[in-house]
Amino acid sequence: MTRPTIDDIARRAGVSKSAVSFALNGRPGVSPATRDRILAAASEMNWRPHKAARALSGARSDAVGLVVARPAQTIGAEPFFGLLLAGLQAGLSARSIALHLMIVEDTAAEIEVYRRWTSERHVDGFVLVDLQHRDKRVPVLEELGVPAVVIGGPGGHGTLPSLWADDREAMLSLVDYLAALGHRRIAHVAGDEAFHHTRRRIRALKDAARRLDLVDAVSVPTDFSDAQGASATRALLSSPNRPSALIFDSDVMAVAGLAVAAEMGVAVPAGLSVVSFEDSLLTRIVHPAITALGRDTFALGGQVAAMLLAAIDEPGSVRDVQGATPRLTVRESTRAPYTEQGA
Amino acid sequence: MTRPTIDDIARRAGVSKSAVSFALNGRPGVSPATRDRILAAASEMNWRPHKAARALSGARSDAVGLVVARPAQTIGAEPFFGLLLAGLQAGLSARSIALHLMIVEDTAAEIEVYRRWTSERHVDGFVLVDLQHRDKRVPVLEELGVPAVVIGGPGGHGTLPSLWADDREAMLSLVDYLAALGHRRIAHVAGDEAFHHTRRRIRALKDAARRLDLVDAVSVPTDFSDAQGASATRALLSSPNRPSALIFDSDVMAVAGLAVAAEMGVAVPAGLSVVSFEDSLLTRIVHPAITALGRDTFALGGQVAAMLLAAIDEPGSVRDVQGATPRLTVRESTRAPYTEQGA
DNA sequence: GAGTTTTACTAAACCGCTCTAGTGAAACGG
DNA sequence: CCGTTTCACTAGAGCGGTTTAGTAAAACTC
Repeated sequence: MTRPTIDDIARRAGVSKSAVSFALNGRPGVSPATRDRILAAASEMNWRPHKAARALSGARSDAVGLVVARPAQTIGAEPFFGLLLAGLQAGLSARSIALHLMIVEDTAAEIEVYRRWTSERHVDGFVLVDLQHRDKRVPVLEELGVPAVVIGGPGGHGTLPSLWADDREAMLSLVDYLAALGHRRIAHVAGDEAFHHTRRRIRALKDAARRLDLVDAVSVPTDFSDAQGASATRALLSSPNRPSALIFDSDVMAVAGLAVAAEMGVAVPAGLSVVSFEDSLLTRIVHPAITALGRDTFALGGQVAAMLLAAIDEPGSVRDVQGATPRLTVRESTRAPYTEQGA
Repeated sequence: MTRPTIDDIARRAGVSKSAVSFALNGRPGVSPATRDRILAAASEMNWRPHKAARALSGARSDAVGLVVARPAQTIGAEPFFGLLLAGLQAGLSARSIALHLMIVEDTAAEIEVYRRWTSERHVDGFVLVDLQHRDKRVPVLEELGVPAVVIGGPGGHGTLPSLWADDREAMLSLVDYLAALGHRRIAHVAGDEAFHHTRRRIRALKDAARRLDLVDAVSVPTDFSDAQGASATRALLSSPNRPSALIFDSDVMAVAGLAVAAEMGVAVPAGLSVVSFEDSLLTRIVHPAITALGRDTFALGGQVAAMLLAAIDEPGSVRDVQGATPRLTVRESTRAPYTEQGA
C-alpha cells in the first residue's frame, strides 16, 4: 500500500488533479460542494503533502536553519541554548515549520553552511546567534538575500532585523543595586570581547562606576568557559583589594566562581556577593542560590520564531524589536558587604 | 542571475542532462574525459543540487529526525541533551545529513510527528531517546517501517536496533565502591520509573544490597526535576536512619541534592557522600565537585549517528550495540562514612 | 435573447533531478 | 567480415505537487 498522491484523490473524487490542488490549498476555483468532496476523499485516504514535491514547485521548504559555531561542551553546558532551541521550536511548530540544526567548528564553516543551505533551498531563513563585533556573517546573509533574524544588538547587524535586549540598562540596574547595598569594589567576570553584548556590558559598568564613584570596577574578559571563569575569580579574590561583589556574565561562570569562593574559604554572601547576568536552573539549584538577571529565554525563542516567520512571509517588513529588559531576581548570594555593614 | 540547473551545465559542457546527472553522481556511463568536463562546468557555475528535486525522484531526503517529548526546562537544564545533539550533529554532518529537531508536549504528539514526517518523506530515519517501559513509540516506528535507532535498553525496543549502556553493571560497580568505603546505608534518588533504565538501576541496587548485606538501600523515584530531587534528598536526610551515601540518577538532581545538604548543615563529604549517575560540567563546577559515573555523551551521539546512517543505507543490517560502560570519576564528594571511619 | 462576464473545472506545462530504455559506434569473437 | 557485445551517450518519462492557459456552461446585462 503506497502513499496516496493528489492523483489518487482526484480519481476518487472524480475531478482533475488541479481541482484537488485548489481545494487542498483553499484557493478559489472549486465549488463548496466539490471542495468538501475532495477534502473528504483526502482525509479518508489519509493524504499528506509530499514536502519535496511542494518545495520543487517554487514553494517554501518549510524549514528554518540555526547554525551554531561553538564547541560541543558549551552547547551542552549552557541552559540558554536548550531553552532558546525549545522556544524556537514552540514558535515554529505551530505552523509546522521544521528547525534544521547544525553545529560547526567556526565562523567560516558557519558561513559555508549559510551559502549551501541557501542555494540548495534547504531552508527559508536563518536565526543568527552570538552576534560578534564586526560580524562577518551579517554581510554574507545580506548578500544572499535570505530572510534572517539576529539575536543581539542593537547595532552591528546591518540591515537584518534584530531582537535585542538592553544589556546596558541591565548592567546599570545591577550596579545600582550592588552600590545601594553598599558595595564599592565591584568586579566583573566578563565574556568574550568579540561578542557585541560583552562590550556593551563592560562599557556600561565603566560608566556606572564613574557615576557612582566606585573605588574599583574591573572587567576581566574570558571565553565564557567554566575554567576561565574560575581562574578569573581566583585571581580577583587573591588580589589585595579583593572586590566585595562579583558580576558574572554567565550562569556557568557564576557557579564556577561560587565554587572557587568556597574552595578559598570566602563565604558567600557574608564575605562576597555574587551576581549572574544570566539566570537558569543552575543559579537556582546551587547553594547559596545566586542572585541573577533573568530573561525568559524560552519566550525569546518564540519571539525570534515569530519575527523570522514574518520576515519569510514578507521580506523587509520586519523591524528591530527590543526584547524585555532582564529583571533581577534576588536570591541568597547578595548582601551588604561585611565591612560597611558595621558602619 | 538565477541558480544553475543541470540543464545549464549540460548545455555548457555540450552533453545531455542525463550525462550530467551520471557524472555528478559518480555513476558509470560517461568517459573520464567527459566527466571531467562536466565537473569543471559544474564547479565553474557553482552548481549545487536542489535537495527537493533530488528527494522527489525517490531519493533520500538527507535528513534524520529527533523528536523529544520533554518540558522545555529539562532540555535546557540537562547537559546530556546538548551533548547528544552535538555528537549526533558531528556524526551526521560528515555526510552532510541534516538533523530535524522537534520538541513536543507528550508521547502522543511525538508519535504524531513520526507519522507525519514519515509520510511526508521529510526524514530518512529517527533517533529515539528516553526509552520507556512498554514504550508505545516502538511499535509505531516498526509499523511505519522507517529506519530508527533507540538509545537505551537492552530490551523493550522490539526489532529496532538499540545502543545501550550497561546500567546494571554501572550501578553494581558504584555500590561496590561505596560499600568498600564502608557505607552501609545507601539511598538512591532515582529517576522516573516509566523509564527503562531507571527500573534497571533500581533493581541492580536491590540486588547489590542483598549481596553486600547493606543495612538499607532505598530507591526514591522522582521525575528527574531538581525540585523532586531536592525534596527527596530532604526527606532522606531527615529520616532517623539517615543514609551515609546518596546516589543520584542525574547530574541536575545531584547538584540540587548537594544544595539541600548544605542548607541542612550536612557536610559533604564528611557527613554524607554524594554520587551522580551522570557526569557533566555541572558535577565538576560545583563545590565540592561530585564523584560521578561518566560516559562520553558526545561520542554516544556520534555512535548513534553512525548506526542510523547504516540502518538507512541497508535496512535490517544494524544489530544492537553495547556502548561503553560508564566509568567512575572520583572527585571530592565521596569519603568513608564518619561513624565507621573511627571503628 | 445575443453578448459579455463569471464560475467551475480540466489539460498540460513546469519545478530540477533521476533513471530506464534506446541508439549508434566501436570493440570483440570466431 | 558479419554478428554480438560493450561503451558512451541521449531522449524522455517520471517523482508529486503548483500554476497557467484554456473551455464549456451558467449567470448576468440591458
